[in-house]
Amino acid sequence: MAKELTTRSENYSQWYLDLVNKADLAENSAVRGCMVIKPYGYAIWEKMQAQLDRMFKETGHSNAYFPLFIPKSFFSKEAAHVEGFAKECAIVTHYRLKNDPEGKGVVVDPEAKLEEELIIRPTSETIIWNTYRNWIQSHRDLPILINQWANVVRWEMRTRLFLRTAEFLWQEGHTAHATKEEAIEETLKIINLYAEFAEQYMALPVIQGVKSENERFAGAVETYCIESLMQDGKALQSGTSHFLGQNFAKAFDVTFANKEGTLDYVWATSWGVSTRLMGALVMAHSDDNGLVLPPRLAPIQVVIVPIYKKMEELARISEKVDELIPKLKAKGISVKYDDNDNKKPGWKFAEYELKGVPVRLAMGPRDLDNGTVELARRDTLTKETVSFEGIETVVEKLLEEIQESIYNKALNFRNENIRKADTWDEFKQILEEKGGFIAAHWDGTGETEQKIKEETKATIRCIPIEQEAEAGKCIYSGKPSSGRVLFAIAY
RNA sequence: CGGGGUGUGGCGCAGUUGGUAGCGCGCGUCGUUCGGGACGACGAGGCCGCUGGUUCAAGUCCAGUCACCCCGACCA
Repeated sequence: MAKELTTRSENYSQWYLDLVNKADLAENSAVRGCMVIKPYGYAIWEKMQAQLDRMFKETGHSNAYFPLFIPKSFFSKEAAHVEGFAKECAIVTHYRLKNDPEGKGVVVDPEAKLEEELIIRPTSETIIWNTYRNWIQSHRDLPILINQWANVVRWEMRTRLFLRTAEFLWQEGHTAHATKEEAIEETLKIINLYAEFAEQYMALPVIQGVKSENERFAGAVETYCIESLMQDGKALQSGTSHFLGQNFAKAFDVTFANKEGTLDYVWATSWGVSTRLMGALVMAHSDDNGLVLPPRLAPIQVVIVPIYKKMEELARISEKVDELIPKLKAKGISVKYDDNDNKKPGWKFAEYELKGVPVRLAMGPRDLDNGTVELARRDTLTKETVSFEGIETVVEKLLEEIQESIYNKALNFRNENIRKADTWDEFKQILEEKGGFIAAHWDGTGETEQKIKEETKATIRCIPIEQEAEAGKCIYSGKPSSGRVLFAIAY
């Protein structure tokens, strides 16, 4: 057992870190807080990207690219925005190095100080709205529906691979609209798109909701989000879509002539998901044997392992496998035939389980004689011997079944972990003993939310969009409330 | 920024009262193996994070310094 994982029950957090490392997803780099995303991890991210990109384009968005650097002055234009990001910005002050006059290495050349410092983007609203000013004169220039795939930097005090890193990869959509209604519609369209992606592709059930004022994006009028639940009962914000009102248009003086011929400020949205989704994917489905990947995002969906003693046996197996591979590929299934002679089958079985490959086929002399193949599924760790003839159809169906099955498993877990609390004691007890989401009444004030956070570490994850109005009393203050909100301890 | 911890072959670690570095994994070659992480033989690989001090002698003692990791507060 070369690669032993910490178990989830032993130490969930260590299990996560072990898994990210040992499944070759990512590792810490020479730069504090920044990760190296390794080829296998990046392959998963690329599958996410490809699908999201397709979905953005289907909904009318185009990709573009804006600079990594933002002039410092741009940040002071939107008060709430600067307030939110100022304390975690990396700043470029110089543009040149020189040989150290003292002799060793290089030093920053003091002569090369920038007139105005550049901020490495923590998010791009400012530079984009500064650009939009030049692009928009008339309602005929609207809407602008742009997305960019980029890296951003937020100098976090404490980082964790994928979940929170100083630099991360993401996409950020920035749209401009002529009317408030249209911008709100866009915000909702995207949060729905994110939910669909999470559920259909990541097999991750999410709750759509609205953020409380405390949790709202810096500069937004309203923040919509998708919230998911990890196996340890903590919540993870998995994507956000912001209705920015006219805040950025006003800050950057972006106006347009409307149909009536009068000048008005442009309405804005912005939205994003990041490599944090990788963390969500790992934590939502995986087990003590390693990753469990949903087939739709698995870089390798099927691995074929030959079992043989002599090279001539391998040749006979390879011959059969060579018949099968084109049939699987024709169905759009990604397949790897691991005929590496340096590793034994047992080693390969363990390795591909660790890497979360959804389906494994093993074929040995016994199978050659019987016209069979061993079929194993990663999510349930079960295996059976089935007929080789027509296996491609069986695999195709099985992949769909696995996709659905891990979604349902996660959904059941999530649903079992949404609990109602009607008193403060009950609230604290659930939080301490069970975790998960707690649906409770709240008086709607930031003060109450803050106090609850101070006393329990739980925050309002969202005010769910789909829920029935229900009169009640705030669990903390006892003041009247018109509906429940979801609390949880979050990542 | 608080609290804890760690820096020794690629990775994980050991190293006693100071005496000039060892184990496991991995790696290379050869042979036997191969249906759940194989075994044997031989072999390669280390300024012991960095700086200074004590000493005949420092991985080990002292002082300083740097870095990273984990836990918290802050945050996608």
